[in-house]
Amino acid sequence: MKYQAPKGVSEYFPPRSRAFEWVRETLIAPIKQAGYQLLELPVFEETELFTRGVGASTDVVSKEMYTFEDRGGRSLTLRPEGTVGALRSVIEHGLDRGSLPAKIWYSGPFFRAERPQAGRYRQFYSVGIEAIGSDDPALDAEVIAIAHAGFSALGLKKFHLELTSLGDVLERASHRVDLLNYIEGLDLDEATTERAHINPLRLFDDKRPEVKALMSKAPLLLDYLGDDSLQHFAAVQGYLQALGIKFTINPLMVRGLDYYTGTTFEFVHDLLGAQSGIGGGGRYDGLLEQIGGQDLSGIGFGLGIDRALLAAEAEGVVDAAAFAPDLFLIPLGTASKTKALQISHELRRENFTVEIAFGDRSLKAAMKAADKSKARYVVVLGDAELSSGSVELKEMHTGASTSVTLTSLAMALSTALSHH
RNA sequence: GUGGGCGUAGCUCAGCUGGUAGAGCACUCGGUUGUGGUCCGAGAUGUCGCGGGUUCGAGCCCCGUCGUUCACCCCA
Repeated sequence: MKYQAPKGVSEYFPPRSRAFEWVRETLIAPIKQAGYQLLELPVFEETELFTRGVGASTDVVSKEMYTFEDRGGRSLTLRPEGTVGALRSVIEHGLDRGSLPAKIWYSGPFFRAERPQAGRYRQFYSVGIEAIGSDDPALDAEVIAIAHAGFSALGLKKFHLELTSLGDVLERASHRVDLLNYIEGLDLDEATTERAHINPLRLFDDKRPEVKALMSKAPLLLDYLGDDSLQHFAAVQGYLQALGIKFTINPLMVRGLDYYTGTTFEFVHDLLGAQSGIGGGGRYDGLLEQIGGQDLSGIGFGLGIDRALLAAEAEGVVDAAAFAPDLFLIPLGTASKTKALQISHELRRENFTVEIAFGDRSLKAAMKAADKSKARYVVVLGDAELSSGSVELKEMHTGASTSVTLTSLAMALSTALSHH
C-alpha cells in the first residue's frame, strides 16, 4: 500500500462511522436543548493565541502543537483544544456584549502531536460548550448536567464524575508556595523535579505508587480555599445533588491546561485503559481577559467523541439496527427500475430511509443484499406489480408479507414501522 | 518524548528447528423459471508493512524504518 493516513489519526469509515455519527449527535442534542448555539470555528489559529491562552508552560503548548508558517510568514497552529479559539471568536464578534451568559457550542477535529495509543490520537474529535459572563454556580451545575445527559443518552453506565475546585488566583498562589516547599523535601528523580517546577500540581496525578506515597501528605489546594470559593463550590454540589447527579470529590484532580479556576470536573469511564477521561472541563476566570476580552468569568467542557465511542463499544450499547434502512426496494427489469427510483424519491421525502438494489443481479442476490443492509422491509417490484399497482411489503425478520397498493405504500410502511 | 509487545488475504489468525503461503469468517457466482437469513458447490484476493543484510535459499535469523498496540507521560 503506497499511501497511509498520517500516524496516529483517528479515521472513521463504514460501518463504524455510523456509530461515530450517532455518538456525536447524541452528545450534541442536550447541548442544543439547553439553548447553546453553534460556533463554527477554524481549525487553525495564530500560534500566539494558544501560547497566551492555554499557557506556554503546559505540555500541550510546549511540545504537542502542530505549528507551521503560512505563505505570508504568519505562525499558525492547528488547534490543540477548543476553548481558547471559541473565546477568541466570542470576543472578536462581540458575543460577550450581548445577553449573558453567552452560550455557544462547537464540534470538530483537534490536533496534538502526542505518541498515539488507544483513545489518544493526533487528530481527535471533541464537542465542547462555553458559557461566558456568569459566575452563577447553577450554571456550573447545568454545564455538568448537560455532559452527564449526553453520556447517559448514549446508554453509558460505567462512568463516574469527579469534581474539585481549583480556587482563585490568590488561593492557588499561596497553596503553590507551600506545595513547592513540600516537594523540595522529597527525593525525586530529575524528570519529575522538572515537571514539579513547571506545575507542582502535576505530581498529584503521577501514577507511580512511590510518587503517590510521597504525595500522600502533600498540602491540598482544597484546604486553601477561602469563604467565597468554598461557598461557590458547595452551591455547585448542592445543585448537582438536587439533579440526582452523583459525583466524587477528587482533591488530586489536575487539568493540563493552565486556565482552569474554581469548579473543575472530569468524567472518567471505567472500561477504558489509560486514556479513560471521556470529558472534562471547568471554570476559567481570567482567561477571557488574558486573550484581550473583558474581565468575565466563563465555564465550559470538552467531550471526547472518539473515547465516548470506545466507551459505548466497551459497554455494548451501540445499536447497529437503529441505523438500518426502513425499506429495501428490488426492481426487476428496466421499467421497474424507473418506478423504483420514483418510489424511493417519494418515500425519502417523507423521511423514510430507502435503499435500492442496483446492478441487475438475480433476485436471490438482491435479497441477500437486502438482508445484509439490515433493512426492516423489502419490496420486490416487477412487471406484475407494475401492472397490478400493488406490491408485497415483506418484513425481513419474520418473513411475513402483506399486500399493499403502491399509492398507499408510505402509509403502510409508516404504520408497520410504528408497531415496533 | 521513554520503555515493552506486535505487523501473513477485507477481518481474525495458523505457518513446526529457514526450503519461495494456508484456514475460518466475509465477498462474487451457482444449486433451472420472482424472494434473504441454514446447507452444498465453484471462484476471486496476498510485492508475508517497507528497505537493507546473512544464506545455495527467508514469512521465519540480523539491522534499520514505518505503522500499530500497552504502559509511562499527557489528556479528549
